[in-house]
Amino acid sequence: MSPEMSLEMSPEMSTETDTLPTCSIARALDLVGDRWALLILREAHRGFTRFADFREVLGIAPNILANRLAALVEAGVLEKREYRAEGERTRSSYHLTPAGVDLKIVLAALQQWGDVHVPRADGPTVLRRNTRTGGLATVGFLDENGEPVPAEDVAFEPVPGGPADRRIWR
Amino acid sequence: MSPEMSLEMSPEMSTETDTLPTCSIARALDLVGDRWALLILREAHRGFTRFADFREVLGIAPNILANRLAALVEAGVLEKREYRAEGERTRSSYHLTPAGVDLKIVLAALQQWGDVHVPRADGPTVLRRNTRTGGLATVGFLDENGEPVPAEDVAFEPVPGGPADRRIWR
DNA sequence: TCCCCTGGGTTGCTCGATGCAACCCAGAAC
DNA sequence: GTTCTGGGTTGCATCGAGCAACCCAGGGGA
Repeated sequence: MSPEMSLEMSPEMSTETDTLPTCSIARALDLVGDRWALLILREAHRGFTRFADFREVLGIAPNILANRLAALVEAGVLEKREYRAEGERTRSSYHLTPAGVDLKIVLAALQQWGDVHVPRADGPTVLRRNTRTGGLATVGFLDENGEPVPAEDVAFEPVPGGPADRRIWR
Repeated sequence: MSPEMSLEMSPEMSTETDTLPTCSIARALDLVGDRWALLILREAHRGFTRFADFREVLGIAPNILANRLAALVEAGVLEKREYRAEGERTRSSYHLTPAGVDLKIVLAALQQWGDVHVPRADGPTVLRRNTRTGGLATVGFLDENGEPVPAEDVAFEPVPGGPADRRIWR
């Protein structure tokens, strides 16, 4: 969540602020908003780093995978590294950047929603574990003091005088 | 977050549990995982309900909008209602179901990520306001007691004996 | 030396989805 | 009975996903 993360923004993306979508949800979706991108990032959070692993576990076509990985690297959420196992040649691997790590909460929120609203009969297959206490974690709203806030008390509020008032703003 | 929400699941979706993707993130993405769906839902959370409003504010082609709205109704996150303003004929409107309302936390998490990692020079345009206290709300992890949990302490953990072990599970 | 294996891709083709433009239809107002 | 407005449908061009096949580099074994 560090503000200096913006240094990792995609370099070809214009620095002119008004060429970006006004809504931060739209900007986020421009980078990670397709099905494969989020599934790849889910696997990255599970610890996968190699092309062949992503391909096997997701059943994704190699050209699509190459395309998505390159886009995610460009978006600054994955980092391509070379590695070499002993007696092997150098290979490529893909690791989460801090921006990618910060997507954990987005994935967790989606997962929590899916578990509740599109359940399987055999229950959740992946849990969100608090590794410090051993308990389970949920995604929720917090106020400035770290106190939980009921979702129904939270409203999206356009900044007064901002551009989010009744025009095409995507 | 009520469990009886599963009654609102898409009726054409098979009840056979093994035809659904194993991962709840994938199941969630099957319903709301394309760019337009999430942007439509964002507008629904801002209070928009009418076809023409969605169309105008998003700049979306009408056939795509009709397609997406129908899919979201079928997915159980929007509900189509007829309404009639006085002196007008009946019209259609689209309202969030409880499942749709529960997506607020997903949209908020995406928005928060976008504000941090793809910022605009003029700052956020939409805030998450705690309507009870007037403060701002953030999205975070909570433990069973409602205490905040640092994101780095939360890990995705496959259920032991579950299907999430090293095969194609999408 | 030659061949094979493995990881990490690229190339070609097909086909469904997306986007735009144009058109349609119902009912109320004039 | 014509117009206006909301809520769509239809036709066509294009784009991207998916699958299959192929490629290429380096290391290991015969």
